[in-house]
Amino acid sequence: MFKHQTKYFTTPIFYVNDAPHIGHAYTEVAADVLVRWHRAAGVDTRFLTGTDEHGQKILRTAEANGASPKEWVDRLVAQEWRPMLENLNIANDDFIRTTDARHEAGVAKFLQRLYDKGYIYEGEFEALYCVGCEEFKPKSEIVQGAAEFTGHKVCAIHSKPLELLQEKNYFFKMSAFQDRLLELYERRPDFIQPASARNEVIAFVQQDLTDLSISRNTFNWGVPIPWDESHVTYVWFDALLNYITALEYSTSVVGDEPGSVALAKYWPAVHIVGKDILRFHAVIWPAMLMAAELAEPECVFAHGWLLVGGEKMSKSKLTGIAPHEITGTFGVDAFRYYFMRAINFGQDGSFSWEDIAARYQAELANGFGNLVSRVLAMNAKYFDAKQPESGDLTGADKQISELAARVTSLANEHITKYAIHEAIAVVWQLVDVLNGYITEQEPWQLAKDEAQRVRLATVLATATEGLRVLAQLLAPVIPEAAAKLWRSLGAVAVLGELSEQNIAAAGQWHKLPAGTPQEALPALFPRVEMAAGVKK
RNA sequence: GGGGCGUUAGCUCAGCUGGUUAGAGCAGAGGACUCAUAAUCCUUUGGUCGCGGGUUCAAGUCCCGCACGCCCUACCA
Repeated sequence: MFKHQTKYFTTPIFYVNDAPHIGHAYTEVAADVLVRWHRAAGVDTRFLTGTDEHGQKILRTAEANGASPKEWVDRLVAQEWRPMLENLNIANDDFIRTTDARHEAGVAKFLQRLYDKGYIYEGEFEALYCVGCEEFKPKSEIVQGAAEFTGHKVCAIHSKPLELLQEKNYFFKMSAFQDRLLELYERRPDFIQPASARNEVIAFVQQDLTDLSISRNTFNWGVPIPWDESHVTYVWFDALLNYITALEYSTSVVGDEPGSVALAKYWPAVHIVGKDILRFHAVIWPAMLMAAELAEPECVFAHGWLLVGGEKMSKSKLTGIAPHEITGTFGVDAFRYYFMRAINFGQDGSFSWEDIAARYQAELANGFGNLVSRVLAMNAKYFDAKQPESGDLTGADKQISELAARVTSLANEHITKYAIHEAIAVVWQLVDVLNGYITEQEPWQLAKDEAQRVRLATVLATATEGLRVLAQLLAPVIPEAAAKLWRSLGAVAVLGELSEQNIAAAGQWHKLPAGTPQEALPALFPRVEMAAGVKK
């Protein structure tokens, strides 16, 4: 089921100048769910995220705020980005900053290597440059300015005047890798996922690649080019390298150089990215790795956009939403659950306050939360808050245990294909069926007849085992609620910490010994007054 | 201009290599029950599968064209 011994997941590093919004949070949560699941399946899994801190745009905003660039990025990392990860319960192993010494050393080493191999050359470059985009603009994105910018050429995205830059630049010979890239896409159909993303990339690469300008010399906030310190590295070229510099690339084994084993152990990675930056990850990055004779990524998975009112969420249209707006109302687990469940991972998905409110109530509060409440309440009422001792299983009971096993197997299978939404949907079958099972078995009726004592115990033992399975299977998605449930079931004492459980074996039955004391548990997903959220 | 993706019940979406009366969840309607977060369970209303052709014994599911939406890319200028 999980074939790899090790797994390395990454998300893009955040451009610190941006304000965190639910798009960033979505990427992190998705990667985090995959990571937690793989870890729980016994795979040695590494999870990296971090921040992208170089470039002219950051330099300028720092200056505008009267700070040095380093002071500025330090502040944003500490006040915006790390808190976002903490708030979302992201369990990353590492947090790399492109201003880290280990990163800058790795970038320098990588550049020197490509230079020595002849993949970098000096050239002249003259083009219109947009500071906002951090890039030279293709003609398609250059438009005539309006209003105060009439007569100027402006960027189609930022509507601000472009600057004509003439530079001596260093170029990366990306064009040399066109055939090898196409061969890679052909040989490994899963390299770019989903298939729609793969199609786009192939079409793009078939149209001929141009070499990439990878240095700037008009400002100095960046990683110096090792052989020409009057230049700094282009921010994207710098940023992509974080995926290996975090694995101690600067001291690792490449060719015949001795060093760290982190790279050898974890590389190549599964890159989870938004589809807007797919090309950087599926074209430029593999070409860079080929040039350096490093393995290409295991996979580049492009997820979709969050649509608000049918349009891509954006700050400029005031549809940008900060994660804490949602977590503040519904909680972190609900945030994680909602985006993972409601959106097909890999496709665009609609977000609305009405939708999250409806799903919170129907699925988390009434479905799962209430299931937990009713089972624990009956255990407390009829069995003194202890795990009941199961008698012989009837057909109905066996259906539950069999479903638990089947659901465990299917969910794990879906995760290996990164189909997070499918995995959750499958697990949720157990939630729904358990609610039906309890209603049909009517334990409250059994309780009225002393002769049915064993049957009552069997029903509640079965339902409680079901909760135990759910705690394990849902732990990657809703870690806080799952941990509370695990503790409440008394499972910590008899089975150990939830994080130590093997998720691939969650479906095994009769794990909770009879008599295990349980603890009362307040509602996991209490009803939320929607008014405030819906009006928003 | 070239290309990609999408268009299925009020809403959000499933429908793999074409094959029984097109599905789910939510919302709506009716009923049952009381362990539980006025929760749960059962039943049920609801669709010309964007439009028009074609292939086939048979098409939501393949082919062609068109419309609309989003995206990538190019160019005229």
